[in-house]
Amino acid sequence: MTDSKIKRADIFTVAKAAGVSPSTVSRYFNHPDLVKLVTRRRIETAVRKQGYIRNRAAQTIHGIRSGTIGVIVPTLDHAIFAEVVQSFSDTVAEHGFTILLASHGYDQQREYSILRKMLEHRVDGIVLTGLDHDEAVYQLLDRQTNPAILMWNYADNSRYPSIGSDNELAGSMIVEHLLSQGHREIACMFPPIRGNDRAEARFKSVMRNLTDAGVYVPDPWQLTTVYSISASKSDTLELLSADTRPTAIICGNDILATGALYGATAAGLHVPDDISITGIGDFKGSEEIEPALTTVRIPAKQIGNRAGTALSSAIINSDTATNGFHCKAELIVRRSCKALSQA
Amino acid sequence: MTDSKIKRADIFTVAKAAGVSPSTVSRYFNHPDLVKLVTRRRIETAVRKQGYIRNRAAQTIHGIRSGTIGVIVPTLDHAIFAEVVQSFSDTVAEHGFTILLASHGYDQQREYSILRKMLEHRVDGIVLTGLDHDEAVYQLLDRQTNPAILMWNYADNSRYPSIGSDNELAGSMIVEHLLSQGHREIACMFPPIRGNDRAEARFKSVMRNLTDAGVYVPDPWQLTTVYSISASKSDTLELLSADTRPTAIICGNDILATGALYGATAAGLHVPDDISITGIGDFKGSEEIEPALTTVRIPAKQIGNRAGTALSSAIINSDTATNGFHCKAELIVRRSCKALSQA
DNA sequence: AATAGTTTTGCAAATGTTTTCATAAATGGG
DNA sequence: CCCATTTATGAAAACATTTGCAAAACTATT
Repeated sequence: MTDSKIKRADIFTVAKAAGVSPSTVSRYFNHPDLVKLVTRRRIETAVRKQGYIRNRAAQTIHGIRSGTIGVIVPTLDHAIFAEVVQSFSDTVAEHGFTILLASHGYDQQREYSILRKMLEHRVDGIVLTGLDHDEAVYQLLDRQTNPAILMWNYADNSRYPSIGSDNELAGSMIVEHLLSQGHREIACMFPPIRGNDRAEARFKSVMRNLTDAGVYVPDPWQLTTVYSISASKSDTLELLSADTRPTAIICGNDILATGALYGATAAGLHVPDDISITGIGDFKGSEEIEPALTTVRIPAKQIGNRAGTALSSAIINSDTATNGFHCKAELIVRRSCKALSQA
Repeated sequence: MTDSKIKRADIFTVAKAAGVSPSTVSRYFNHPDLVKLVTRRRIETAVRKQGYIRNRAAQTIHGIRSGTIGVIVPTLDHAIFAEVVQSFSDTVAEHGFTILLASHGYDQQREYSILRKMLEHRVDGIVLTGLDHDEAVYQLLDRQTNPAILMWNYADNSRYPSIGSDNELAGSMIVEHLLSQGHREIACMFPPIRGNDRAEARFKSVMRNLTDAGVYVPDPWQLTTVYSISASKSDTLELLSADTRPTAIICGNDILATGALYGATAAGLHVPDDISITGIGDFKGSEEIEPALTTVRIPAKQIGNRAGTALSSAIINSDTATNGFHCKAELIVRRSCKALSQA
C-alpha cells in the first residue's frame, strides 16, 4: 500500500525511489529526450508509486512561466460574459494555460486590487474587460513585462491591444435601422453606465445618432434600468401607460429588450405591430423568443477565441507584438421591429 | 525616473533601497507589528518606488497557502453554472482566495487532467461539480491533504462533502405537482444524461415517480434534447404535431422548458389552457416569461455561497471536518401549469 | 584495447521568499 | 547612569525546483 496522506512527495523522494539524482527527475519532466529510456521507465514508475505531483510554484521561481492567465470581468452573472470567458478559457487551455478568474462588479477600485493579486500569482498574461480602467490599473500594467489585452470592446486607439466589437458602431447600426423603418418617436432604455464603458459607448452613440437625425428623445423616454428582465418589464409597463407612446424602444442589451417585450405584451400591445423593440447583443434565446428579437450581434465566442489566441501567442512568443482585432458586430433583423406604415 | 521594465524587483532590491535586510521586508508584509513604525515607512516608500510585487510562488514553496481554489465545472455556457461560480468566487474572495477555473465539457477524462494541473498549481482546495466523477479523480483527491467538495448536487452518502440540491427530490416534486393537478398524459424532455449526473438523477426520479403512480410514458413522448432553446422549440413542435398530444410536458431544466413554451405557442396552442409545461432550475427570466414558468428552484446563489464558506473555512481551519449541506429545492408554482378540468 | 566522440548523469549554485535564532538597539527601574 | 528587559533587526537555513558544468558511462573507430 502506498502511503497516502503523510507528506507530499517531492522530487527527492522520487529520485531516491528511482535510484537517480533529483536533476535527472527534473530532466525527465522538462527534457525527456535527454534521459535514457530505461531510466525514464524507472522514474515513471517511481512517480506513479509516490503519487508525485510537480510543484509549479517551485518552477515559477526560476522565471519559468506559471501557466496561468488572469481574467478580470465585471461579473459572470450576465450570460454574455460567461460565454466569452468560456470560449477564452477553452482557447488558452489548448496552449496549456489555466485561468485565474475574478470579477469586480463594476468597481474600478476593486479591479486594481484584483490585478495586483493576480500579479502576485505571477500570471503570464492579463485580460481585462472593456477599455475604461482606472489610471492606476494602466500604470500597474505598464510596469509589467507580461502582455495584457482588453477584451470585449474594440477601439484602435485603445491603451492596450483591444479585441472585441465597436459598441458605438453597434449603437449607430441599430439607430440607422430604426430610422430607415421610419421611426421618429423613440424611447431608450439603458443600464446604468457608471463603470460600464460598453453600455456608455452604446448609449452615447445612440443618442448622438438620433440627435444628428433630428430625433429628440424626451426625458421620460430616457430610461435607466438595471440589468434584469423584471426591472425592464416593469419600467416598460410604466413607460407604456403614459398618454403618448413611442413607436419604438431601443434597449441597451438583449436582456432589457426581453423584459421590454414582456412588458409590452403585458401592457396589451402587440410587438411589432403596436411597438417595435430592439436589443443589442444577440444573446442566447433572442432568436427563439416570440417575436424573435431584432438586435446587433456581438460575437462573444469569436471575441473570446481571438483574445485567447492572441494572448497565448504573445506569451509564448514574447517578442511579437500583440495586435488588437475588431470583431465586427452585425445587424440581425428579426421580427420585433417593423417599418412604420406611411399614415 | 523609476526604472520601469528591466527586472522585476525582489525583496532584496527593496531591502537595499530601504536600507534594511530582506528579513525585515518580509516581516513588513507578514508581521507588520514586529517592525518599527519608521522602518515600516521607509520600506513602504521603497516598495512603491521599486514597484515591488510579492511573489506568491516563492511563498508557496514554504508550504504557505497559495491562496487559490480550483473550480471545475462542466461549462460556463449554461447561465446557471456561471451563477454558482460567480457566487462561489465572490464568497471565497472575501477570505482572500482567487479561483482557478476550468471547464471540461462533460468529459470525465478531461476532468482528471484538469484536476492534476490544478494540483500542480498547489491550489488550497478543490470544487467539483456534481457527484459523479471518474474513479481516478476520486483516488487522486484521496491522496491529497487539501479539502475538496462537490458542489451543485447533494447526497448524504457522497464520497466527498456535497453542497447542493437533491435532484431526485426536485424531480419527484415536479411529478407530484403535476399528478396532483390531474395530469396523466405526460411527455418528458431531458438533456442527454451521459456524464451529467444532475440530469440523470432528475430523469430517473421523474420516470420512477411516474411509473409508481401508474403513469406510462410512451417512447415517442420521451425526448432527449440538447440544452438549447431552439432544439427544444423544434422538438416540441414535432411532438405536438402528432395525433395524440400529452396534457403536460416535464422538462429537465428551464432552458428546455422555455423552448417548449415557444414551441407550444408556435404550434398554435395556448399554455396552460391547452398544455402545461414545467421546468427545473428557476433560471433568470423564468419568472418573467409569458406565461411565467412553473418550476423547481435550485438555489444557485445559496449553493455557491455555502460551498465557498465551507471550503474557505476547511482551508483556513484545516482540522475541522467539512460537512455537506442540503440546499433545499423548492417548488415554484407559476402559470405555465394548470389543473386539468374534470371532463 | 586504446582513443575519440557521444550520450547520460550528478553536483552544486541559483531562484525569491519565510522563519528560527541570535544579536543589537531601545526602554525602564533603580 | 547602569543593568535587566523588551523590542527591533539581521544572518543563515530551508523550501522544491532548474540548469550549467563537469564527470562518468557508453559507442564507435581504429
